[in-house]
Amino acid sequence: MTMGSLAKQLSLIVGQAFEDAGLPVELGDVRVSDRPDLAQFQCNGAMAASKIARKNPREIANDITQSLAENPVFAKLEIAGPGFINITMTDEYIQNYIASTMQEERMGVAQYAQSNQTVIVDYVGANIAKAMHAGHIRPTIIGDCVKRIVRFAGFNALGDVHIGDWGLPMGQIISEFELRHPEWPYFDDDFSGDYPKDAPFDYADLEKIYPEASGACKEDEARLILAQTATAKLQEGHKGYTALWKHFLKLSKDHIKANTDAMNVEFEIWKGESDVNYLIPEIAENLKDKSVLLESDGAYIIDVTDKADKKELPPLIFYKSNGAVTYGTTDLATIYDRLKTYDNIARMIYVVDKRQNLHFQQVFRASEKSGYTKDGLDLVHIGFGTLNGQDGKPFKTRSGELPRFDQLIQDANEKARARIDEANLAADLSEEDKQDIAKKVAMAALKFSDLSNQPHMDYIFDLDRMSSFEGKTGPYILYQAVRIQSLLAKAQDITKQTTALSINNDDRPLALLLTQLPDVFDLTYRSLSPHYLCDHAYNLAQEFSRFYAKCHILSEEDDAIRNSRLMLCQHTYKQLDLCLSLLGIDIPEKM
RNA sequence: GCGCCCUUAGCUCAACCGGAUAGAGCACCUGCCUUCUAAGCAGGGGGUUGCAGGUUCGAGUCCUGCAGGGCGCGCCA
Repeated sequence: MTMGSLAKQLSLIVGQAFEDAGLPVELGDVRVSDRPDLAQFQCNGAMAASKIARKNPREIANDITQSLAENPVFAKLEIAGPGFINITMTDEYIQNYIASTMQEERMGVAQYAQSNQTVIVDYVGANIAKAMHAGHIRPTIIGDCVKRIVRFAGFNALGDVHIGDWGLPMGQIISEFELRHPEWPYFDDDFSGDYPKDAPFDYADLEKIYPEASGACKEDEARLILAQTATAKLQEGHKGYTALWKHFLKLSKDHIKANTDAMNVEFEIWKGESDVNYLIPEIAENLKDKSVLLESDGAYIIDVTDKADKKELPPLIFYKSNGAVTYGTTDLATIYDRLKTYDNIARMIYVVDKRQNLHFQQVFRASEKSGYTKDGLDLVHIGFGTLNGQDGKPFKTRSGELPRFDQLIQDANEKARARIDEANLAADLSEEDKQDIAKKVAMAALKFSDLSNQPHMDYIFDLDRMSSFEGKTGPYILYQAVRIQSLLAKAQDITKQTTALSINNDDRPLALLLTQLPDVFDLTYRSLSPHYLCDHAYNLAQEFSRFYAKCHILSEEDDAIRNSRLMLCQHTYKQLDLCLSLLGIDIPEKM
């Protein structure tokens, strides 16, 4: 049984007072004060109540505070302005709250899942034969973080890399190889032996040939038809093409895995669009029977409009007129496949560029029409913002080359590595340890700078800012965490008395911050916006740093005070560690 | 043409169901390493929240209109 945040507990108490006064309970909602100089918490319900009760809000506030005044948990209750109820708690109450919640594994954070529900998070969206670039950073970071948040909320969260391995680009590459190497067995329809085990090309060849093939198709319609035909033949199961395509798949998966590994991002599911190909005919039959799938201009479509719509929604194209499928088809089939494969799926969350919003509306609508969502399946698209250049305009793949994903990570690592020498703090460590620290610091910088903005906002690509170490950054938070670790390690030799926490003016702000975690997580989970969590971690780090600068901890002579402060350090570390782990950030031992 | 998103300090961004004096970081200025890690701390300057109306006791937040920017709209993914 979790206790909820301190503000939630107060809401119960104050809500009761409102109810006793014949007013709605919700009006007793208590939140952290906007004016910490005046109070710790505030309740704004009296203003809203004045309409219902037809009474002066200050009068209502007065009634409420009078009935609350008997409760010894309140150190101070004041009415301000038009009717704000300002609340300050006794230190004892805060201490008790911290003592009881901080011992818990979840530190007061609620469980959100009911029995064993599964949530699939679909992110990264890398494609075959296209090197991962700067544009993949966001979905990788956000998707991984969302998965961790959903998992901590209590769900069985599974990440699906969902590779783009089945569309026209496949036909473009296949036809390009066929033009260049017609002698390869993949193109000999009479070939009956075993195709080569290893690809006659490597990943570098592949990522070079794709843009060339794609470019050729743009210029020459006949060339495009070749590619389209090859795509359709692959999707129909052409043996040689399939063997060739498997080489692309293998090389591309290795590439993607190397990149995501470098970011410490994992996937439970390594599927792609192609994995549902075998299901498409049965889905098509089924949907035709239900009159969901309709013939139109030689293609087969699903009409996804609804009478209540105010805008036009184009249909989802299931089969193109040449018989090939689209990514709408495979996305729909993937939902079908997942529902068959996993029990008790509550949600699928797609972390994909917001420009795909219309596409997901179509797919989600088509799922409804197909009856896939009737058991309460919740389909969500987290559309993250566009990557812009320093001029504020979108980075364009054609003209300006996007920086490569691996290059970016390497640059960030090198920058962090240089900083270690500069700071001269880890001089006694081995080169290997320094590399490890650099990697953690670099990841903290990249991830935190990305996650601390709202996902849907466009953002400007600026490596210097993304990998800076000072101020509101990941490394700053790591630094505070490392300082606490260092303190706690030294403290072990000193004493291990169990003393009660006793807070005072110097550490009260830190203690109060610790009580906010359940609400911060709640907000983060409900909005699936990690930036609230980032904010909290930063506030904790900053508040700790103030406390650290102001107070003696190990050097404090009074045992009771020293132990209390050490305990606060311990709680702070535990909470920072949780927040950072939810953000996908590891804490080094030194820095 | 239709639809979606954005506009907050010089720059990059926050602001939970509408709450009090709109907050951070960077950059700039001033202090602080003889207490435990200065990747730090304390302090300062910097705002008509794009514009105009409206709703409300109260609007950066909700509604309407306008301006500027971005994006998307049947067989690319």
